Amino acid sequence: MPVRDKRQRLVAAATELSHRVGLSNASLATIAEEADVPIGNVYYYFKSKDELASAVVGARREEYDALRRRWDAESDDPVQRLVSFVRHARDGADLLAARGCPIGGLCSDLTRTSPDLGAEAGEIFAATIAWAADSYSALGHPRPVDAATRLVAMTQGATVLAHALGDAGLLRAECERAEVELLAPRDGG
Amino acid sequence: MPVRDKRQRLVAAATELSHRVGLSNASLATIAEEADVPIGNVYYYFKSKDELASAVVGARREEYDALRRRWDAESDDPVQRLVSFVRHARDGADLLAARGCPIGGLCSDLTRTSPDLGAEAGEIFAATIAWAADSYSALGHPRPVDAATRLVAMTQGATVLAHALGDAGLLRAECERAEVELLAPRDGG
DNA sequence: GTCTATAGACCGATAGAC
DNA sequence: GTCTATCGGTCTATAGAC
Repeated sequence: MPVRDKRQRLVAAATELSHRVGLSNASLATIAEEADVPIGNVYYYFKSKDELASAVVGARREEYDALRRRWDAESDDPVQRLVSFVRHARDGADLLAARGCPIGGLCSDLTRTSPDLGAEAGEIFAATIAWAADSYSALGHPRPVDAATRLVAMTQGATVLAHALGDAGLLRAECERAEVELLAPRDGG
Repeated sequence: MPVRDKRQRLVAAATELSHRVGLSNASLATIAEEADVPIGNVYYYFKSKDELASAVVGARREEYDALRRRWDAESDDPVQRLVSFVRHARDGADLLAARGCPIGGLCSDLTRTSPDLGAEAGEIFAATIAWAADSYSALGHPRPVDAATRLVAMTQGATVLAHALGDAGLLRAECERAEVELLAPRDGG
């Protein structure tokens, strides 16, 4: 299906550019060029830039859904699943420090131009928190949602600082500390 | 000095708009209108938009420098100073949830268009971490910079999530938890 | 110092030939 | 389905009247 292929390439290019320069800074011309699709042809696949943005959010959501399914498949142990989440941020620290979090960036970018799309992107965080809360719940944590929120907030905050300071080591250090804490928890952690 | 006044109004308007819609989404026309300064007059005070952006970074830096000086003046107790920092985020939770962190937004926005300005904005975070580290150091914390980084990362991460999920309560809850932890620390906290 | 007019480039989006 | 040509609008920045 050549149609699907071009559409897919456009979404992939827009997704990549949304991370590198932000969606509002990425023109349709640049996206089309990066996707190797004729410039004016974009409007055959998407009737507006917002519709392309919505496809980008969908692609990111599916990407992170797949990641969580993989972590679930790799281990039944709730602690190991949470460790997989933290290690993913650790392993991507260089890119995250260079460009920031792709989801966080998408949320703040889209919220400014289209509240609906911003909320749509926010659901990726909501799904991640809900997933982590399941693991904390299985561990018998008294407030699983709070603990999950804290874990996701930690990776987000460290990513923001690593990005702002251009210091991937900061993010790696925080992830490693979180991993240690997950493996040897104290009360209330 | 009417000159200083207009220049100051332009910087104030640009600073406010950088928080509300992002600096790259704020046109010079909009900024001038918000500052009640004739549109084309902007270039008398700033020779480029980047120079105006640099003034915005300077204004934010001075704003947060003044905040820390106030917290230092209000108490000699290191714990109380750190609590002041956390309470400031808690008190501004509604605005932070609606628009995100002004510094974090400035950093990610400017880094994308001008790495130099992005690094300049990043120094605001660096100064905040250094300030918090002084308090942790006074408390005899074994790794004051790590602890300070963690505290700032916590507020940033909670702000990102509160903004993405449109949930100011999330940020307030995290700040209150952090305050409790500051007032009744455990080992390694 | 102040302001208008506008250049020159780029944007999202559309019309219509093929 | 595919692609070109282009419209109307907005952007940063400049030239120059007052």
